[in-house]
Amino acid sequence: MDRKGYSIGEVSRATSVNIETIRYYERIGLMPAADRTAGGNRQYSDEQQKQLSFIKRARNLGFSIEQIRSLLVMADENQMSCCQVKDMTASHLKDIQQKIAELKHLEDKLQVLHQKCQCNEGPSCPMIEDLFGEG
Amino acid sequence: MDRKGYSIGEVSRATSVNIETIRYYERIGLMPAADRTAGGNRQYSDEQQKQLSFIKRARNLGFSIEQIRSLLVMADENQMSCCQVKDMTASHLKDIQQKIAELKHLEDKLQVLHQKCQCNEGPSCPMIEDLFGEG
DNA sequence: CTACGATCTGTAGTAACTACAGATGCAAGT
DNA sequence: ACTTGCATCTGTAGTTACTACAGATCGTAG
Repeated sequence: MDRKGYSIGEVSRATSVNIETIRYYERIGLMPAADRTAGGNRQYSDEQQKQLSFIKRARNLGFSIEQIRSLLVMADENQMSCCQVKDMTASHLKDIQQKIAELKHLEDKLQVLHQKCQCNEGPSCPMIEDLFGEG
Repeated sequence: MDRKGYSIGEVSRATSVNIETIRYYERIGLMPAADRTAGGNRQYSDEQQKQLSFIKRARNLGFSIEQIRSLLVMADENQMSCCQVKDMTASHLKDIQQKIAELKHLEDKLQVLHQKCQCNEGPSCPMIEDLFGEG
């Protein structure tokens, strides 16, 4: 391992991050500017591929780009600030739990409306009426 | 009621839809173009305020703009196509249920990571290590 | 040396708004 | 009539996290 460098296509396949997305991450500074071949194509090291994997995994956990930016800084500090990481995880967890609660509430309401809807019975629709009604 | 017309500020307060959002809805054709005063200010009828309420409620149920566009067409047809409405609700419900499932999965993973993180114990962080690790 | 796929840059589009800037409208007070 | 001052106006750009081009090069196998 640690052969010269990987092309963007190789890291893309290895990390399952879309090529356009990799370039996007570079543009917004989430990934460092890649080295270039004589002709101008990007070249990546193992190190950089690891960072991209990190980003991918964090995204899969639902962290935002800005949160990941912070995580990368924390990971880079000599003393990894585990406390901060834990705090951020807790806060993110809370967001997700709230989102779940909201969606469940929504699910309930929709289920009620859906069950009221009796297909093929007269011209009126309880769903539409409900949405148009006052109150 | 049915006085001449309401200003955009009035309907905004009445429906809890932001003024800029109302103009946005007009721009994208979700709301019909409003009448104007001599000076060019928008004027709304009760009818239009009702439509905006409808939109607001549907948005609160998580329907997309495009879905609401369809709902409005359905509501406007002489024969309200209750079947179609029901179908759309069902499909939307399925989306939401899937979203909930995904978020729950995510919640589990985050909770595990969060519990592993022992604040104030050595320089390493299991969260970061987990994200950087291979596999 | 030629083909052909891989990459390149730069820009625009997506969803559903929000946030200005800079110019008017409108209604109340003097 | 005139001024003050909030409400609205238009038009454009920013938000989030990408994706989708177009049109031009790079790199490599034959």
